[in-house]
Amino acid sequence: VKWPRRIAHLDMDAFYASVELLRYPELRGKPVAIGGQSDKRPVRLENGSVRFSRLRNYVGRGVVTTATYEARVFGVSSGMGLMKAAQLAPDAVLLPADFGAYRHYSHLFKAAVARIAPRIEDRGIDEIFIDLSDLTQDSTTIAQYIKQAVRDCTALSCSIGIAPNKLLAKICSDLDKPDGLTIMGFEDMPERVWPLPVSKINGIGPKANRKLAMLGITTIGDLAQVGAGPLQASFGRSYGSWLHEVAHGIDGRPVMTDVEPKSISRETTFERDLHARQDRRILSEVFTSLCEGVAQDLQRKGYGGRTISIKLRYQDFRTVTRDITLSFPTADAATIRRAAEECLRRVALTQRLRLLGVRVSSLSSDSISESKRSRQQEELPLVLGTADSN
DNA sequence: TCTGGGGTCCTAGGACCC
DNA sequence: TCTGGGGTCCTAGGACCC
Repeated sequence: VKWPRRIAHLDMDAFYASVELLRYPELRGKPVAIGGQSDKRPVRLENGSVRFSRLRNYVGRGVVTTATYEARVFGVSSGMGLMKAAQLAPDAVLLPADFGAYRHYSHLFKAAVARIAPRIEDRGIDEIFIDLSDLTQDSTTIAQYIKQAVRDCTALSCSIGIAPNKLLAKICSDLDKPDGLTIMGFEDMPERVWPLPVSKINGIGPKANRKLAMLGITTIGDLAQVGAGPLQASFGRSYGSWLHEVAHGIDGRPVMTDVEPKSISRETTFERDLHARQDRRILSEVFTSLCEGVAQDLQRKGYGGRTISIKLRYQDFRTVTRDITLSFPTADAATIRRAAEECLRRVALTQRLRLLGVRVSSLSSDSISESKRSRQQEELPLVLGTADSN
């Protein structure tokens, strides 16, 4: 049997929280939120019991990364400030994120899927697209097979959507959660997709959502009734015609296996806003460790980058970026630090800082020899000197 | 009780080149 | 001697996603 394009979207259910429940089964059925500083793991005592911290005791700037379905009942959702979540569900257990553990389970579930359907596109730690077009079995069989394989090797559940393209597959996987399976064709659009709010479309965020609402467009069906012309008039040629297409379920993007990263970055939000002069020493140390972190990540992944950027967020949440492009790729912490410092000189440092970040982009696979790299390091002051005089 | 950290993609202007 | 058009690179900002 030759199937038309068949794409699956697989989404792990409340992934971080579910991984934590494997470690702390006594929390099953209780409201739990993941977020906050990652150095405060609860410890299991001699007698086997664990002292968990509660959301009500949290002080700081963290956000909820994931909440169990029991916590979501209280209105707790991901991206929400932990202080606000504490208002809604003060007795919920708060666990710090443990990305090492989540990455481990991420590898496990992706490997399990790959044994069944190898054409996988990574969409972060807990999601993938799978191209099923070359498989012979029917969609239900494949999906049940994949869900069982994921459960067998991780003891975790996932939700799967299968549709003729990525856009619809992604919408589908969200329709029946947790542990769901939804299979859909274009013919199901009017009944199943058009009643949904436009925000369910990947690519329509808060800004576009608000603007559409002002035009009286709230559901995907509303959007489908508007012509391409008016949408382009309101949203510009490109985004306008895209809106028109997605409302009709049109999406030709291929499933991309083997995607090279475009940038590697580190950033940190301070516990309190820092001042460039008064907190100079702390800032300088943080700045250096961000550069070292980025350099480490670049080296570990085998990349060098030519463009070094910094990101600053001020007390009032305004964000600015500055970047500089070198004539050669680097993965060296000191080189990155010098270039980043050069960028720092181009921003105002009167207001207190809330966040500092360092990014390296224009990446290339790093095949440069050690000797060549050190020679290039010596070139740097010259390159920066040229940039500075401009 | 404001708003993490890691990313991608798009737009837009100016420089510079042919 | 006032006036092209296309292409690429660099920089800055913003929307959006997980």
